[in-house]
Amino acid sequence: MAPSDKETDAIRQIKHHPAELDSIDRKILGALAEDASRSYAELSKIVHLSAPAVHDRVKRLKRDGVIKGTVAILDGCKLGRTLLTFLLVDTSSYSATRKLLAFADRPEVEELHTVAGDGCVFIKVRAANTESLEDFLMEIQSLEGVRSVRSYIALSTFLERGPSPD
Amino acid sequence: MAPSDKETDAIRQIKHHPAELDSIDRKILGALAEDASRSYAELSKIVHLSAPAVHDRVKRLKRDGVIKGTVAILDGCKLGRTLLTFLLVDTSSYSATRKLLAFADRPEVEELHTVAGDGCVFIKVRAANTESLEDFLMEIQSLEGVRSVRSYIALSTFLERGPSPD
DNA sequence: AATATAACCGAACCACATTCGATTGAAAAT
DNA sequence: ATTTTCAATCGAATGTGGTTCGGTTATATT
Repeated sequence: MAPSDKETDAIRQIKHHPAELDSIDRKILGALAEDASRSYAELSKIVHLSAPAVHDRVKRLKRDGVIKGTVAILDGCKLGRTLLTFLLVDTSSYSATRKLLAFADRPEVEELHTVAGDGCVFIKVRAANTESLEDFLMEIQSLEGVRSVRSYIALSTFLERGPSPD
Repeated sequence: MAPSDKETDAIRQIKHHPAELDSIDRKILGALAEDASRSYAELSKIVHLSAPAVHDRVKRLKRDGVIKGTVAILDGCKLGRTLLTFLLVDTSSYSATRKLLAFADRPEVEELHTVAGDGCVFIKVRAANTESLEDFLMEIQSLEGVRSVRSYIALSTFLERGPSPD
């Protein structure tokens, strides 16, 4: 094996394992991100390929982690969660931030990120009603090291989805 | 049919059609919200019911709209979207708000809500990089009637999911 | 030119979703 | 109290669709 082959192999590893997505892959991803219950027969019509070919591609996309999984989307209101709110929590210490991260296992919390900017932690909360939101807010505000909490209550939702391949 | 029967029928319509969720329903919903690819056999073990019984319940939950659908979750980074940002846009007119709602069909926009509080429109954006975010921001800031845009760039994401039945 | 590899196809297979008929239990009507 | 009705469940049978397989083509490499 010539020395240059080592380089080609390395490139192949990088080029092959991490997903290089062509337009067909993106079409499949878009279709499944919209509705994961579509059959391979249906997908095969969209991309003009056979069902096994689509199957191979989906398998590869899952193996490479481009498709992280499939989930059922539930109706928050029908579950009794009528109030969507975004919280921007300004913390003064790292220990306070850490305490906030523990709120990730609350059922009403849907997203939790640390952010740059004047707020430190960003939380998406879907509470049952204003009362339970108030309870939640009180709990956060009473934490040691929490400077301020700004709440943005959602009035209407026009779009809510995951990452798109387009 | 006695006059009182009309009332019972009305009550039945309300009690039966809109979902009244028992603990088994919630377990099923939780399992599917986490991983919608679970088989009915698997679900039947979780809730100690037969597969057809679980099937009936899932069918009912879909019919009632508690389960809105199933979607594939994609990896934003592997799609080339590395920068998650939350925007709070303060508008001075309704026409400006309407113009912002049109951004719902941009591929990098994942959520779009109107909110109460000082900001008017809330946008979750997953852009390829800082450059494309800047382009996006410029476009919004240059809209007639947009007073200010506050950006919160996500550093780390600790939780990101949909409504939970718990 | 020869070889290896990846992507694709049609056909066969098999697992799982779905349907069916029967049974139970609980509530409503007589 | 007895009968009727209805919803929920089950085991067994069915059928669609996911999955595997062997063979073919096209491309890239030696």
